[in-house]
Amino acid sequence: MSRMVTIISTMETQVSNGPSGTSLPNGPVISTNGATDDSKTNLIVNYLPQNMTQEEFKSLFGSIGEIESCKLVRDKITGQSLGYGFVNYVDPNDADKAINTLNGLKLQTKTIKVSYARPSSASIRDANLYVSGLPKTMTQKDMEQLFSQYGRIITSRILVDQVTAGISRGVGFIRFDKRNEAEEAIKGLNGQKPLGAAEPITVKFANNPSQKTGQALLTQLYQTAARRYTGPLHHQTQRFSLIPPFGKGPDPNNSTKPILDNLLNASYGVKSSPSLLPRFSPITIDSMTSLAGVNLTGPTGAGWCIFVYNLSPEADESVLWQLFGPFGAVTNVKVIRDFTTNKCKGFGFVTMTNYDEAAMAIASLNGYRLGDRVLQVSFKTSKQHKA
DNA sequence: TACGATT
Repeated sequence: MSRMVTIISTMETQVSNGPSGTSLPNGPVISTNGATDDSKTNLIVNYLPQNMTQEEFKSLFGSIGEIESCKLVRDKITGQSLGYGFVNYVDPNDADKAINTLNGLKLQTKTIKVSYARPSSASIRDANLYVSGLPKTMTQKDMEQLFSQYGRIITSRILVDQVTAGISRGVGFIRFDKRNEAEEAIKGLNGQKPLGAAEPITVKFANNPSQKTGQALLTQLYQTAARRYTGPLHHQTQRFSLIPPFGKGPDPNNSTKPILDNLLNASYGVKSSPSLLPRFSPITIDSMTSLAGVNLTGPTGAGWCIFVYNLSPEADESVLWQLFGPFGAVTNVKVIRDFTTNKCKGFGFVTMTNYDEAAMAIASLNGYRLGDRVLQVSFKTSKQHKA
């Protein structure tokens, strides 16, 4: 029912860690009691797009290496994604690779976070605090400094005004590693004035976000629908920041307020890198159809297959996720490689669920310069290209 | 230079 309850149930499905372990070369750590130690293979992924499915989630992380198990965490009642999930790889090296290549990946309006999952434990439940009345001048670092005396901070965030983009709302979140640390912080800081502050702050446990009112659910549905139209336009300004090195920016604790966060992220998209907008032109759907050449284009299986040409020999799947993910639901990416050299043969394919998002991705990415190459992007045709 | 499928 509540978000935290779902976390608990999810984490209980993860194999618990044994008291001691033996590291096998290139394999799982087996403890003396037979349990596996997932600490080097099990990842938590935060800030996933609301509409990402379990299948897309698995496809994205499966492109890195063999997955032992993965789970997109959903609300028990509504089935809606809670915006995070777990991936447990077979090989610790793949877990490391996933962090290095997928952390900071921009998918639609979100920047995903990929990190090692903490071991499952009841003591890490309900450790998220809501803080209000903060001085507007207080930064995230300031806030962390204030709270860090009570324990290890996992995430922190100060909410900012959407319009003025950057002005603190005096409200923030602090997630501690342990619930008892959060309790101590409440005792120590609730009703207290930070040094130099005029007003006392309020510190309490954060609400569980899935305890939504009917109205809130309707609002969320509306947001989801609206994003299908406005989202890709916002993405235009973001796509130039997609190219490696992948973003390792601040880590907004946006899991607690998905609706607000969508708005916040959308506004970020609009304001970012306005000078890097150059070559998008609003090609219409009709002209896109002719761009595809013939009527061989169509939803093949589940989605629209896109042909991407002029990839470098070093291109890999993560590049395609980087490029196309911001435009909408991507279900599959594939880099075609030479069987013997394992180098990319210069092209690949991307499958996207929705036509309008696929069309927008093509319109935006065809002609896009990736390194020293200019990509050619179109709907896949069923026959070999002729002249 | 151009449309896979080594799961």
